[in-house]
Amino acid sequence: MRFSHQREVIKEILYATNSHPTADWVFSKVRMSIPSISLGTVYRNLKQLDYLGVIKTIYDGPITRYDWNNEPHDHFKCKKCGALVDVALSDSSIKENIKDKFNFKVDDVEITLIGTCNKHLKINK
Amino acid sequence: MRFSHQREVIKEILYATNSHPTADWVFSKVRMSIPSISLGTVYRNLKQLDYLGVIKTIYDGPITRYDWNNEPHDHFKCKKCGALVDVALSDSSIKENIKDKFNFKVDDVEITLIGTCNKHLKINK
DNA sequence: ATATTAATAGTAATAATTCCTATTACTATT
DNA sequence: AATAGTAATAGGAATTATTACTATTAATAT
Repeated sequence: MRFSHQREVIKEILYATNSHPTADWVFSKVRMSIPSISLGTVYRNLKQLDYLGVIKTIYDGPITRYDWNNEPHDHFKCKKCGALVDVALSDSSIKENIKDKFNFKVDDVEITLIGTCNKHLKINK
Repeated sequence: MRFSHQREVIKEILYATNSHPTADWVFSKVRMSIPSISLGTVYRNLKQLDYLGVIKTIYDGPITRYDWNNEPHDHFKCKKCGALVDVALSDSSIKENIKDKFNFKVDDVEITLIGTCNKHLKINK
């Protein structure tokens, strides 16, 4: 795969946010520095970056998002505001336990916590 | 909400399969008994059945599927054939453990196992 | 039985994503 | 440095999934 300025910019934009943006959001951002870029190029490169393991595609219900954080981690989804936040299950043995419970060959365990984020709580812990 | 023959048939079709069908699959099935039904009716009723808690909408990557099994359970996704299979994490304390680990108010823990299903193994356990 | 009005069929509209093709621009080789 | 080969892009058309709109149909209360 040869060098592409567009792909570099898309990658930089993703790595500069924790907000798990959609393709459209990335598109509007890249346009600021490359006004001529097309949405197809954004989609194509996001797919390639995912294929390269540089980013990770995440499916937030029916919404497709992109995450620079390609380390194994999980997500917390807020029912109220829709925010999707990275979380780390400190005890990774949880996943190993789950893996062992099945006859299937389990490579990965994806966990999403659903709830309400601190923003909506009157009193924080 | 008043009675609708269409909704009843949609419900029966869902309850007769374990395959987590898409709206389109349901549409093609209902057509066999109600040829005049429209796709919009299928979508509307699937949404209502979900709202009533009679079925559950599940997001399998970018694909929206419907599941009659509204009991808490999780899924196994096969990388090879794309099959999505219901699984029960027998030890429900796993989820409680996870809930306790976070400051957020966690209502639910969704777990998806990713791997290869038995169909593709030369020798089964 | 009839009136009321929610639900439907059929179609148009929207949104997200992929596909297609002529043009552009990397890169290896002179 | 110029050129040839070809991968990547821009722009737009096409596709797919889903929702919205509206005239008609049918469930239910009276």
